[in-house]
Amino acid sequence: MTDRERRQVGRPATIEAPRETILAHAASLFATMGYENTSLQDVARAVGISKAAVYHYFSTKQQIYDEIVVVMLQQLEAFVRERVEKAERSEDGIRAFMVAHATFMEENFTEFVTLLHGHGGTSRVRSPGEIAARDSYETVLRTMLQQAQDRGELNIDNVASASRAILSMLNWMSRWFRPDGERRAAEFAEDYFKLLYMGFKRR
Amino acid sequence: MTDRERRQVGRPATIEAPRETILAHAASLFATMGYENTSLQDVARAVGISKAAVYHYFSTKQQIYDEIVVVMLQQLEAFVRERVEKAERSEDGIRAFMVAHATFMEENFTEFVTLLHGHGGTSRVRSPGEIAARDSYETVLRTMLQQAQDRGELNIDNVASASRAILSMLNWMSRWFRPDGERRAAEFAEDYFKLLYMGFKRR
DNA sequence: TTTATTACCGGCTAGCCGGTCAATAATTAA
DNA sequence: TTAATTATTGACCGGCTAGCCGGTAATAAA
Repeated sequence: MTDRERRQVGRPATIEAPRETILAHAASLFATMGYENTSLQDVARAVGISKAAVYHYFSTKQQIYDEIVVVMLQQLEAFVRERVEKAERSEDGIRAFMVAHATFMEENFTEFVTLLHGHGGTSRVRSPGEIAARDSYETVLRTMLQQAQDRGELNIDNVASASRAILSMLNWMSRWFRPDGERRAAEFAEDYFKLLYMGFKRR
Repeated sequence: MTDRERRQVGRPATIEAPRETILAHAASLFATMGYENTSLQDVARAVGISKAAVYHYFSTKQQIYDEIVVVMLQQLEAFVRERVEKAERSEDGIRAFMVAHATFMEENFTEFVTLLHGHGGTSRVRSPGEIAARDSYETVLRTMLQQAQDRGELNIDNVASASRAILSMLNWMSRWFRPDGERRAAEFAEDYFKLLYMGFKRR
């Protein structure tokens, strides 16, 4: 083994799509260990590069987190919008929203958990980009519910409350759902929809 | 100023109910900053004692967290059980459960947030006591729903799903609810109940 | 061929954190 | 009065972390 091989410095371990690779590994670690319990050393080790290399692509740890969140929110909205627009009846639109949200969550599980439960505590500062992306996404559901009510197609007298209820059920899924379990996330979403659509009341 | 006054060591700042005081301040900090971003120095400063004094009453940081969680879960169950048992009709029981849960959350907000969102990440080790307390609490709701269905008083064909749905909505409240806002948590819980009871479907 | 740029590395540092400990003061028991 | 117990402190330690820096190798541009 030559000295050059042993003390390799410079450009030995170039990986392709470094930013995306780093983000994916970071999301996985953030999701399981939590943001605060994940060091950039951990991230670097998972990717197979040095910590300094991580800093070559990102300037702070927070920036890595923010990028995961915003990218996920934007992809989520695009994914859901596409499926919602195909629906004709109001109830199909709502069902499509719930199923699409759950499906996306399952397909991007670690990033999604990072998005919702990455940090502990409530005082996290949300970046402007994150706030905008969140609002934009929630508006998709809210306008759908409002239209259904305005057209008299569904019985939704409290749109804000219904919207919150739907998102709450879906968001909390990321707390107990396990991708390696028997049932798909979409199935649980279907159950939730049926529940909300039919109601408890006996007829 | 004598030397004795300046370098006071020993027993100068005794507080009453030290354990409870420490737990309350710790819960408040855990809830806002997150468990990992709260140092025991922070806790000690909030209480007005030294960090070493905290270690006189608790042996690890984790122990403080665990105690907050278990105590809250037990008090929650007692609080909710008392109110649920008064209900006669099945739907009143469910409504009582939801309203009581929300009310308890509001009255013990910081501890509750700590319970649900204190840690980041999913790999937190739940203590045996916490698991038992959680199971016990969820059983209250599940048996209530099962009875309503068995007696044919309500239309709940998927008890597991309905139980998850209810707890999801209530648990997620601790993410967006603010105790200093206009509406009480119980009002939101009432809205949710109405939604689940009536359903979206037009009649 | 020289120069500039990009991709990476090892090593460092200032600072914080959980936890320990010996010392001291107040309180209680003997 | 004395001894034991309990409450509390400041000082300290080992370990870890985010971020920085000086340097090096490969590539691209001039």
